[in-house]
Amino acid sequence: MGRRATIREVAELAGVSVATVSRVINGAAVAPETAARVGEAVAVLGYRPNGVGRSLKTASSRLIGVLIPSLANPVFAEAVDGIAEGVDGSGYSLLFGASDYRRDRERAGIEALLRYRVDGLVLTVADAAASEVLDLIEAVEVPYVLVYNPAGDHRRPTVTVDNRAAGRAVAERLIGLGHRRLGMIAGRLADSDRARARHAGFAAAAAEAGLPAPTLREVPFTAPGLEPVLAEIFAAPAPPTALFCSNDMLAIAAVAALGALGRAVPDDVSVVGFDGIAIGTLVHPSLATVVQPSRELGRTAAQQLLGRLSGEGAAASVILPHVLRHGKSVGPAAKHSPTASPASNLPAHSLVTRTSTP
Amino acid sequence: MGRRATIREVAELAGVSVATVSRVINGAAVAPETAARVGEAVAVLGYRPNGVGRSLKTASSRLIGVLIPSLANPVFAEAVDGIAEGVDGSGYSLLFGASDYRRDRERAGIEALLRYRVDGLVLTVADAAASEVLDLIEAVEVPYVLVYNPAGDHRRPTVTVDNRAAGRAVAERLIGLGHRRLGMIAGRLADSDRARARHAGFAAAAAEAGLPAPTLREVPFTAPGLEPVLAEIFAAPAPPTALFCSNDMLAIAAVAALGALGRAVPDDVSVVGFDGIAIGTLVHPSLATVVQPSRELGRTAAQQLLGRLSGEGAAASVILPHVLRHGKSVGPAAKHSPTASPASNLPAHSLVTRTSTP
DNA sequence: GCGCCGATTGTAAACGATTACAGTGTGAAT
DNA sequence: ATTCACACTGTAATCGTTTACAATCGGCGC
Repeated sequence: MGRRATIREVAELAGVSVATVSRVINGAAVAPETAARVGEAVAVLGYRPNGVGRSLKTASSRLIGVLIPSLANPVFAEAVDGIAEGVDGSGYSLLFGASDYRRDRERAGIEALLRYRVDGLVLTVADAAASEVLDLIEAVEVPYVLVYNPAGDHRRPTVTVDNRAAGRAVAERLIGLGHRRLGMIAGRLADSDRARARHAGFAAAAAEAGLPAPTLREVPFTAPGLEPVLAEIFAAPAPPTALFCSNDMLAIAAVAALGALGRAVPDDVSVVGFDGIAIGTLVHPSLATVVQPSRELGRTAAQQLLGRLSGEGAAASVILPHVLRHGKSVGPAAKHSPTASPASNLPAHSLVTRTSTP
Repeated sequence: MGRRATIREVAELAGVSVATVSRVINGAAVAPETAARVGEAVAVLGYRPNGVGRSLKTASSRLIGVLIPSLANPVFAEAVDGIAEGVDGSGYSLLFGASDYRRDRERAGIEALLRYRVDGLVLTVADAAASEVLDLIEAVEVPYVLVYNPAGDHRRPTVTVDNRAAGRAVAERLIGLGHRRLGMIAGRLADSDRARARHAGFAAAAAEAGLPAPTLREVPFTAPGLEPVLAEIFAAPAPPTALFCSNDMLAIAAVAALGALGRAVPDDVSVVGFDGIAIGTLVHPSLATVVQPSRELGRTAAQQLLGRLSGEGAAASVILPHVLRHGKSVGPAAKHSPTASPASNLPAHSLVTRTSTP
């Protein structure tokens, strides 16, 4: 890395003191003629103020840390794009980290961000209500705003949609179409408070309609083979006729796996996703899902944080509207609900399928 | 932001000098007993070394700048994920910027990254052979590695696939299927050297086969309405029977737009994309495309850069293998090449509604 | 007993900026 | 002429580290 000009060299060349150069750079009052001389020196030397020196003195890094599970899921990529958009023009830059859905990496990522003395953080954590990293962040008093994590009794500022209401809406819609046996698959609930909220709403609506608790299966986030899981679900005596997936990636994989298993979507099974990623409208059949405004979620979170950083009180939680997107992956419950196969046919392991406990 | 303990306070509490604390932190030789006392003080105070102070003194930020067009295209999101993976455990963090495919924002993004004195850069630029920002980066002598940008006569280190050969392979395949009139749509060629390379290979193969030069249409990167563009292409006297799109997002949009125009894919028109984003296998018809190993591209670029930063000579260019993915979006050229508008024969919706084929 | 060595620790000067505070010079008011 | 306000600029301390260099100490060989 080549030596860069320092403020001292600029000062020397312009024949002024470093203080004056600093003032010119930062737009403080200086005589126009002096400013011109300094400007010239800056241009000649290709001087670029050293942000590190500045940060050290001002105790402000002008850095915002971003920590999300993974960029491989478009819903997060879009949010980060939105954060970048929201931060644009503010003079802040984004320091990025991914947790890969793992709590230990979440912790490590935060440690790294804190080392750089980020001025604030935008992040999605496994569980906002019981989060070691959030406790840490609060202990060091770095302002932060959550994205996607549901707003709960924890009084933590978050920008999200109403996950619970959305889960409820999904169930109500399916029930309205005549479905009576509902199922849900989700990433590990222990590591996703949003999936829990979606499930809670979903199950609550089912209960209110007098239906049995929806079958619930948890799968790893980076699901390799969904087929065995689905095979198991549908080998059960009274399999669901509609499946709610805690995110679109899962839903799309589920539709594919169901196809491979010989189940038609939506004729045999309806499938609903969550997130509203762009691809959902392009897959076949098009995916019914809950659309959250991801880019806007990110942008809003960034703006909230920026507001907080410029001293406008605490950042507030914001609930943005979600919308149910109709898609060809849901249909009415089959008139002839596929009767359960004789119990003797069932492989024993099908019994491990768990049901939810609200 | 709460006051954090400094090395001085730790030193005081442990009853040693700051030099000793620094040595403990950085693993230099100190008496075990002293180290223990310091460690305790660190724990008690919750001390976390200030990276800004460290960077200033050591003239190394341990930051790697990443600049890509947009996270909205999964191909870049995946690459960034790969970069994060490649950097993991190295002690470096990622400073992120997006150019939105615009040269001015490219420039602004780089300026911001340089301000933080990044130790190195991984980036995708509009045109590696004639790039103002690369000239700038070279002027300030910050090590960098390009991703996706084709390796050309410019001697700039880049990690990519052989775009030209891939373009050629696409043409050869289409020609092998009997296609004689080829077309291509691409983002603005002036702002994408990779699209140019793909086109060059594509056109070269067509020429060698004695075919007329493929129709070429450029569209904005964030294409809102492809329909008018495609309508125009297919209103021409002898429209192409196969369309090569410079990336998958475009290809997927093209398939949708063609459907809306009453052209069946692949029966009326074959469509091939580029990138191999995951969604391609899920859309209907599944997308034929050139698959590039995006995550690996990113990871490799990061590793190259890291190698360069730890002083192992200059980073080299790396060409990773691409593969042609078969997909249902290409088929043999229609025996009866459709000359007149077939739209009158078929209701448009019959072409877009398909049942799944497991 | 002396000098020297190695191990350990301390002192203080950077790194590149910002910013109180002090200094200078000008013109206007008296 | 003297004073004062004001506009402008300079001096120097400071932010939190790292690290060259110096200092201290106990022990060891002679």
